[in-house]
Amino acid sequence: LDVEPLPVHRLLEFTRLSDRELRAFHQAQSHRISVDRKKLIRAEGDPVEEIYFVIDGWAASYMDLPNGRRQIVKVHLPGDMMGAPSMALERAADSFVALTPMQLAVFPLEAIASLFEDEPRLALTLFLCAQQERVALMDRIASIGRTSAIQRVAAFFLQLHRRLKAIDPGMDNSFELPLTQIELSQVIGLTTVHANRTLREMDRLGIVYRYRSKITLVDINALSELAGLPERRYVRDPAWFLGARPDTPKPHLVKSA
Amino acid sequence: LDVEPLPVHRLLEFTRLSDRELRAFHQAQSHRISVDRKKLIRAEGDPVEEIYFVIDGWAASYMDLPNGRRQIVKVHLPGDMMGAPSMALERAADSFVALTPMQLAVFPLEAIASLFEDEPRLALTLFLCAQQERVALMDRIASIGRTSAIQRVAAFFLQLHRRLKAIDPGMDNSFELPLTQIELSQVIGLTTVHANRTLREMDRLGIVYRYRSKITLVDINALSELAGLPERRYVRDPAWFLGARPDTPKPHLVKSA
DNA sequence: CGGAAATTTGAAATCGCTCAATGATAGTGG
DNA sequence: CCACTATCATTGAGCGATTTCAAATTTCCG
Repeated sequence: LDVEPLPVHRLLEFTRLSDRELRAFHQAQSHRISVDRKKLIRAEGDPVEEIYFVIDGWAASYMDLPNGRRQIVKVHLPGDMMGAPSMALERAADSFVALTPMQLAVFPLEAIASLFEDEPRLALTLFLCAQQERVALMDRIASIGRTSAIQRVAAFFLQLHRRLKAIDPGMDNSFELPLTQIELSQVIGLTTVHANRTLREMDRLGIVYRYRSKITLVDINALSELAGLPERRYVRDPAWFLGARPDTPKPHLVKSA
Repeated sequence: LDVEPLPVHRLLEFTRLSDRELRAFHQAQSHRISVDRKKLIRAEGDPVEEIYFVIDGWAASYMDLPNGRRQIVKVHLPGDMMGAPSMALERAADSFVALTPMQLAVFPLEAIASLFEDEPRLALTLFLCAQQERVALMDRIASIGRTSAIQRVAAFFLQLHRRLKAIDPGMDNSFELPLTQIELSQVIGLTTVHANRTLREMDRLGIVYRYRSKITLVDINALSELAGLPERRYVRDPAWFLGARPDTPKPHLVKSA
């Protein structure tokens, strides 16, 4: 049915999951969908029946305000769970648009709920992922609320770079950014015009280089200095995490032990 | 040991929990602490070993930036879980300060993890609470990123009012706000001076009335109009939620059925 | 190639910030 | 209970960052 496994690196960040747990996660997906660039995946206000796992491609989650302005709340990359916040809501809080062609796995809410009954360690992992996302949102609030335009851009680029490196550790200091400056400005809470001026300023200072949609972080140190981001070390097998259950080891593994 | 029950109204927002589930939650707390006003409960960078449940009083969660500015990330009220985002971290992302004298229940992380093993419906409820908080953070990002000073203040007051009313439905349109204007400005991402001017402007417009630390929302309609907040209806017993287990009904309840 | 969308630039207006000072309030110790 | 002091609220004036409006350019996409 689904040959291609899901990119679950984020689920394995906190602890190792057993084959059974990973299988349970895979079996929770109901189907997969491909989405064209610029296509709306879900709109604000839609009833919430499922969440999405990003297999491939980028998406933006955004909210439109009554004053006509738009805030992009998160940029989703492969390995991200998308849409979970609205699980608590009758109607979705945010819309999703594909920034590139995408491949998504769809998880019905019942399936997620079942995981809480059957796979407590997986449930706890999902819980920690949600907390991790809260930290990211808190950092963004601090960035938008208390830093200048250039600092926000620096922070955004650095964090993207960090996340992309978590996906592909072999990555260098440049990456394709499938966001227009309009969208970038909606991420960092500035006008398009000012986002543009800020980017040009960064060009001029020689800390980023842009060509087409490719961003090169020329001077990562200067960028880090500017952004002033705290480092966030995630827990790894903390003492309090639920222990792996010894159950049903595979015969051939027992033999080789 | 603990006579006084915890104000769990937020846990019961999504579904009814059984006596057993509630008891399990109560038993997960290790002890209680009282905190004086202005006292630091936990500092950014501290190792994370426990989370807190607010029984009584207000607290602020904030992050200090390298540029010396401070962002208040959340104002905690009775019934809120405090500190959960940092569960995913080696070291706490935010600090907590008591805005009033407080009463807290302390939950060791092991105890929370155990709940995931023993009480899946409770675990799912905690998961939904985390998602609910994510929505709140997303709304704040939109507010700070895309609205004017006066709109931010209006949104902040309205949401506080909403939350206080959830605690005490009999409340009228006024409440004690134990925040200085300095702190208010740190919530909404403005300077103290500008926060003050904005408040005075709202006075002048006759939409809020202030006396000492008491805030009266004189014209809630005008305020709502200004803030332009989306309404957020939380799910209630959605079809996908884990069903209550029929187990161990109390004898006397069976009799009366 | 043509049209639409995105980027870039300029000029002027505004909102919010900084600096600085004054007045008001509340908490503290006597 | 009062005086004292630190903190908080308020105000003014000037500045600066960001916005707004408008108009080129350039790039992207069909």
